[in-house]
Amino acid sequence: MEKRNVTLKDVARKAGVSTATVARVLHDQGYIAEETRKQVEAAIRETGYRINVVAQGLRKQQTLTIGHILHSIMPNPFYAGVALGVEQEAMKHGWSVLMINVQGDARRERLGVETLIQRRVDAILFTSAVDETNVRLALDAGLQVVQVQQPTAIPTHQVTVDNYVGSAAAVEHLISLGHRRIAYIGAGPTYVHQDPAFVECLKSVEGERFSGYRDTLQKYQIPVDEQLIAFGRYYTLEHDNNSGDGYTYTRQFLQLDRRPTAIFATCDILATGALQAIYECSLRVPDDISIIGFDNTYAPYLTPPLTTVELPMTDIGKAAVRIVLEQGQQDTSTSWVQHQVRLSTRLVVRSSTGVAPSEHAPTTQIVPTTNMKKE
Amino acid sequence: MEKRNVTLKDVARKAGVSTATVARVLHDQGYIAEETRKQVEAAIRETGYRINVVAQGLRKQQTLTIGHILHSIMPNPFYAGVALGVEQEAMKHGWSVLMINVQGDARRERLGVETLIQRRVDAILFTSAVDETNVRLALDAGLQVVQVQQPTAIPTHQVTVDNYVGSAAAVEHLISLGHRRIAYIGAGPTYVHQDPAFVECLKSVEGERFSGYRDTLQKYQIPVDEQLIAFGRYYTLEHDNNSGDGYTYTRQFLQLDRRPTAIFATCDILATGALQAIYECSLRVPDDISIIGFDNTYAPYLTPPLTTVELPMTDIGKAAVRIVLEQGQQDTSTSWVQHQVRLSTRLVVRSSTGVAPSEHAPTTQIVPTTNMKKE
DNA sequence: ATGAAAGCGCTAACAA
DNA sequence: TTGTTAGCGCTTTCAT
Repeated sequence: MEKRNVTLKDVARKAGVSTATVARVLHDQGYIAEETRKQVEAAIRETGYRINVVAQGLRKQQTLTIGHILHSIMPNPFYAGVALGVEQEAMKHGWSVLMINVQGDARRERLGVETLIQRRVDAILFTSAVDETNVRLALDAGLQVVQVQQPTAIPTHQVTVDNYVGSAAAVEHLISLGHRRIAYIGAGPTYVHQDPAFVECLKSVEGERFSGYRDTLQKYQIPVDEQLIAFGRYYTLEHDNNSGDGYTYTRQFLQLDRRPTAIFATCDILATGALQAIYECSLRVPDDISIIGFDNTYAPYLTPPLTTVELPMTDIGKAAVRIVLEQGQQDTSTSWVQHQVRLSTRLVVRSSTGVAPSEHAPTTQIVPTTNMKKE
Repeated sequence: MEKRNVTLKDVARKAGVSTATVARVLHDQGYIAEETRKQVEAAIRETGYRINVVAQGLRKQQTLTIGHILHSIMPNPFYAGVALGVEQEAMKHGWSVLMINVQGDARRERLGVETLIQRRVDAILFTSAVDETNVRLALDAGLQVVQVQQPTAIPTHQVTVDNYVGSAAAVEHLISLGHRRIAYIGAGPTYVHQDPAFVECLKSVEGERFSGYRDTLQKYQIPVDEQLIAFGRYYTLEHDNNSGDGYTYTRQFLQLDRRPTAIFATCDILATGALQAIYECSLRVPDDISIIGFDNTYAPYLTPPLTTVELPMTDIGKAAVRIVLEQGQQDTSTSWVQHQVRLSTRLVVRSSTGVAPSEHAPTTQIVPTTNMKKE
């Protein structure tokens, strides 16, 4: 059962040529007599030779491997989407990826970077880096770095999304349906530094989303009501129930004297909680209240199917990989430019948004009959 | 900017010792004078030396890398969960993983195996392999193989879940609530060979789930009604809307003369469609009809929160990795045994299941008012 | 058009 | 207790 792997040398011996010649055939480069090529190809086939990428990597000082550091592919499918894009694009070009889920923990992230350096990856992708020190670490090791979605202050290549425009589009959509009391549930910078699980809710992304909301209201002369704004967490990693703050805040909103006619949640996960709270109160979506989400992760699977702002998750991942590959082909003269890819969002209208209920309908206060959150 | 990586030799020179000595310090093995150790450690620190795992792999003929071939981490979070478990357990022990999403395509799967072989991974995990030929391929290359969740006929190590028991528990739960007309929506073997996207719905897993349903009904002398049984697909990969068959079949069920009082969907994704269909008909869950799912992926995020049969996704992944690691430490004498890890499910009761509506309540036929599936 | 050989960075057997 | 050295399998320069 001990089948030592076939090496170039074995093939060379079988074909009666040198290893150099076999290599030439293998990579189809340099001059090879048609005759010899045939021989070598036969030998390769017969021996079942498979190139040894490890040896190749050592020799060429290039592993054709990308490290991908991200929050976690579970439970937020956004990261899974990006990771999928990264893997598919890499695979397509003969590269591989080592993915590391850091769960918002800076220490794990650091360990991840160290691991990747030791494994001599050619580049590291950070999707929402936790600690900029770690980005620096990668950079100092001489690696290519691309920051995705939520870049730190450290300048590197970046792939981001226009959250501001997406957010504005969401709010405009609601306004166009006649809504004026539009509540906002986001993830707040306040919480960011207290709990590692919040990393993804950092300034830039959530900041843009909130600005888009605020500015759009103002653009239409709608007052920004603090009572209708809440910042919480998307989810926690402790238990796998729906532990985010969408549910709690929505219940609060529903008990307001004049409750909102629409809720904008900056993440589909938050919206899931909102839908649950509303259902408990026996209100209908969108008849009594409209909901709009962000990301288009859970959205298509919710009841009712959720209107949301779609992020091109896999494209984000693919774009990041493409930057890495382009740099590889670059002569060093242009290697100083920082690529800044910015992708746009898309409003996906489904069934959770509808025209605002008429202004004069009495808004009776809702008292939930049951608390459905078990377990 | 061209910082050639520091090597053992550099460290050795700086510390005034041989590379062998540095290696000894590095791995803390063999005899080292306390004095020398200090020197070497200082040199390592000063030079910022980082071990080169690529060279190590070549020399030791062991890469400490696991290849993981799976359907796709999107959109079914089950795979993301398994992949997460795999990565976390591997990382914990200093191993890395190369993950490959094959999207149900046997050709991609084959390419994946070839890639992994060329990269000289020490083991390959198949989570629901598409084509058993590919499993054979890995085996023939002398690699360790673990089949996860949905093993092919090829004997290898396996990590599976007791789907039968889980399914039976789900049905018993419904029966205990007074349900007797319990519909079933599963993924059928009929479809498996027609479309690569169905791979995950192969015989063993879905077979067990269906048997659990059938047997449990019979155990309670409840007739198995073919009108209440449907086989479809979880989802397709073409568009990212909720494209599975849960919605369609549920609408059919709801238009039956005597509609079911409960629906058992063998996958949370199917259940999402069911909930959407029911909402459209303005029925309440669980008051008018109960729903139970499988997997506990989307379940906590649905409205109402879904009762489901939980699969220990990350544990599945971790168990698979542990098998690989154990084999590594094994002397070859016992290396012939095939590990067969079987994990159990857990019924998670949430708010989508309740007592059956009274037998004599009139079941008027439902005519949906709107079709909410846009886009 | 082909071959010889050095060396990528590390480990481990053997020598000292 | 430490050093020397032969590879692991490949690429690539330089000869021929």
